[in-house]
Amino acid sequence: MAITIKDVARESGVNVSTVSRALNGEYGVHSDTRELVLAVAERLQYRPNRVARGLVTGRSHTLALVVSDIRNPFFAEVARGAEDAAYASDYDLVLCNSDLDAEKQLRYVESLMEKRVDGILMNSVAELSKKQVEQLSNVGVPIVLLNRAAPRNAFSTICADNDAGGVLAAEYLWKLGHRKIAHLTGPRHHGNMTERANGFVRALSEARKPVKPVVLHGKNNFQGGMELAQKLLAQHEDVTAIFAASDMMAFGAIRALMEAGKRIPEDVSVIGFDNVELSTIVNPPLTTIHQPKYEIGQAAVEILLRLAGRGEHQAPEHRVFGVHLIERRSCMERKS
Amino acid sequence: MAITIKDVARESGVNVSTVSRALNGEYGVHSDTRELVLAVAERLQYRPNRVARGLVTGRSHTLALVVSDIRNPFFAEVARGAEDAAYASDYDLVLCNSDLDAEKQLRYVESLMEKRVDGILMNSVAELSKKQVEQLSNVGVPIVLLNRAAPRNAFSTICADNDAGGVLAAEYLWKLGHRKIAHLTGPRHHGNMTERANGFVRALSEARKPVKPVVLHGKNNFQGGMELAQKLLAQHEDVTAIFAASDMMAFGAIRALMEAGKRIPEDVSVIGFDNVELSTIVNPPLTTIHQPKYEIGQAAVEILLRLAGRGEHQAPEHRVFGVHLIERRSCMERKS
DNA sequence: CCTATAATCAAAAACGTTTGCAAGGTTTAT
DNA sequence: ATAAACCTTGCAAACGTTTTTGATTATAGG
Repeated sequence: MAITIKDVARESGVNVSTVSRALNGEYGVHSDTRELVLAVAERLQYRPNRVARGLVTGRSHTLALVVSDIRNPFFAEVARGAEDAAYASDYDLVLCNSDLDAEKQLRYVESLMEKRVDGILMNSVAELSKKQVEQLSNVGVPIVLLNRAAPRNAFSTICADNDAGGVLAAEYLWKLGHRKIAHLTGPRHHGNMTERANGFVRALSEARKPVKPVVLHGKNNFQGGMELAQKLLAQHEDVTAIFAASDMMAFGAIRALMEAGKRIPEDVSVIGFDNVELSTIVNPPLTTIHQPKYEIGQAAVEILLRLAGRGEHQAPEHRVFGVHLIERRSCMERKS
Repeated sequence: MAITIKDVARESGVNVSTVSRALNGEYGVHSDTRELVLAVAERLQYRPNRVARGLVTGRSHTLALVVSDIRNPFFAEVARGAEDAAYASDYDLVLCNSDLDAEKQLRYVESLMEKRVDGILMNSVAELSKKQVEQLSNVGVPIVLLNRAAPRNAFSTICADNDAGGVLAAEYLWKLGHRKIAHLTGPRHHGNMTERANGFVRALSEARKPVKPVVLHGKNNFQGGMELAQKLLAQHEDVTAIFAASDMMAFGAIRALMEAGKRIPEDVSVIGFDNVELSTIVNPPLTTIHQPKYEIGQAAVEILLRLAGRGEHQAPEHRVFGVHLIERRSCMERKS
C-alpha cells in the first residue's frame, strides 16, 4: 500500500493538517515542525495523492488538447508548445485525436469534463450543431479554440492570420506572372482553411487583372493533396500554379504532379501553408506561408491557465499571430 | 456548482448507493428503480466525478506516454496508435516530452505517480543510474518500455527487431557493391539505435569480404543528420553509402549531401530506418527499413492494460515486431 | 502581573464516489 | 407452514487530501 499523509503525521507526531500545511508551505507552522515533517516525508518517500487533493480543491492540474490527428506535423508542433507551457506550470496535458468527427469530439469533451480537467484546447474543426455549441459553452471549463469561431459564442480563440496568409500567397503568385491558378484546400467548414481560401480568392479578384482560381476541396493530408492534384490535372491541365492550404497537402500535390511527369517549379509552381520542418527537405524545398505553430500552442495554454485561474465567467480572449512568406524553390516566374 | 450523485439520489427518492449501482449497471437493483434513476440522471444531466471515483477505486483510468519529442514523426505515429487503443478502452492518455533528459524523465514519472496513472509507456532512452532504475521498478505501476532494457529489470518491453533491421541494411548495401560505408546514428546508449548499429556492423564484418563501416554519433533528428553528414564528408570523402539510424537523420544527411554537391543515389546511396510517411515524398524517395509504429503504440497500451488489470506483481511481457526493407530510390548499385 | 493578541497546532468536516454489511421483504424448498 | 435462500435497498465507512474552526500556548504591552 502506498504511504499516505497519515503515515507521515503519525511518524512525526503531529496532526495530518499540520503535515499538509508544512508540505504546502503555508503560513502558520513553526519552522522546527516544518523541518521535522519535511524530513520524515523525505525519509518515508511520501508522494501526495493528487487525485485526493483534486477532489477537495476541485482542480485536477490537468489540461487537454484535442486535435484532429497528432500525426499531422502542424499539430505535433502545437502539441509540443502546449506541453512545454503546461509542464512549466506543473500541469499535465492529455492528448485526444478527434479525426474531425464531431461526435467523437463531443465524447472527448464529455469524458474530459468527468475527469474535471481545468481547461481544454481544441481545434474545433468539425461543424457543430447549435445544440452542441451550447453544450460546449456550458461545460464550465475554459476552452480555447485553435481557430476563429463564430463571434457570438464565448470561446477564446487563438490562431494565425489565415486570411493574410491567403493574400500573401495570392500576391506572390500573381506577381510571378501566374494567371491560371488553383487552390487545393481541406474540407468545407474548416475554419482556418476557409479563411485562407477567402483571402486568396479575394486578393486575386482584386488584382489589376482579376483572376478566378479553381478551388478544390478534399482531405487535409498527404493523401488528400495527391488526390486533389490528380483531379486537378484531369480537369484543368493548364494551371501553372497551385496554392495548397497546408504543407502536407502541398507535399501530396507535388508527388502527384511528379508522377504525372510535371516538373516543379518549371511546369507548375506550388506554394504551401504552415512551414513545417519537413518543407525544407522535400525537393524542391517548399515555398510556403509560415505560421508560428509552437508559439500558438504555448500561448494557448497560457490563456487557458489565466482563464482557469479566474473563477467562473470570464471574458474570452482572442489572439491572432502574424504570418509571413518563406521563399524557397517550389515557385518560379511565369512568362506567358 | 456541478450536480452530484446526491442530487440524483434525492430527486429519485433512493439512496446514493442505489444510484451508484444503477448507473454502473451492477447486479442487484430492480429494473424499475434502475430505469427511474437513469431517467433522473439524464434529466439532471448528471456527470459522475471521475476524480472521486478514482479516489475510492484507486484507478484513474489514465495512461501516460513519455517520449523524447512528439514532433519526431516516429513518436507521433506511436502516440496515435497508443491513443486509439486507450480510447477504445475508455482510458485517457497524457503526453510528456522528456527530451532524452534523464532528470526530466524522472520528474515526469514522479508527477505521474502522484496522479496515480494506471500505467506508463515510455522510451527510456536516457541512461539511467542503477538507483533510478530501482526507483522506477518500485513505483508500483506497470511500465512498458519502447526499447529493449537490461534483462535483469522488471519492465515490459516492446519494440521492433532493430538488430535484424541493421542486418537488412548491411546486406542490402553490401549486395549493391558498396564497400566504403558509414553509419550515422544517435547518441550512445540509445538502446534501439545501438542495436541497429550492432546488427549493421556485425553483418558487414561477417560478409564474404568483411567491411568495417565508420560510425558517427550525434543527435537523432534532422539537424543531427545534417551535422553528421557534414562531418563525414570532411573526414571520409570516399564513402559511397550511408545507413542512417532514423529517417529523420537520413533526411538531414541527404540535405547536407545535396548542399555539398553530391547526387543521390548516383554519388552516394542513403538508407534510413522507420519508414515514416514523409519518406515517400523526399526526393529521391527514401529506401528504408520499415517498422510498424502505429502497431507498436497500440500493442504497448494493450500490454499496459493487461498488466494494470492484474494486481501487484506480474511477469513482464516482451514483444518484438518484425521489420522489412522498403526499396525506393535513394540507393543504387556500385560497380567498383 | 494581568490581559489582549498572536502563533501554533489539533480536531473534524468536507469533497463525490464505491462498497461491505445488514435489514427488510419476497420467493423457494422442505 | 416454516425455514432457508434470495433479492432489493439503505446505512455508513472508507479513499487521501484540504480547509475551517477552535483550543492551547507563547508573546507582548501596560
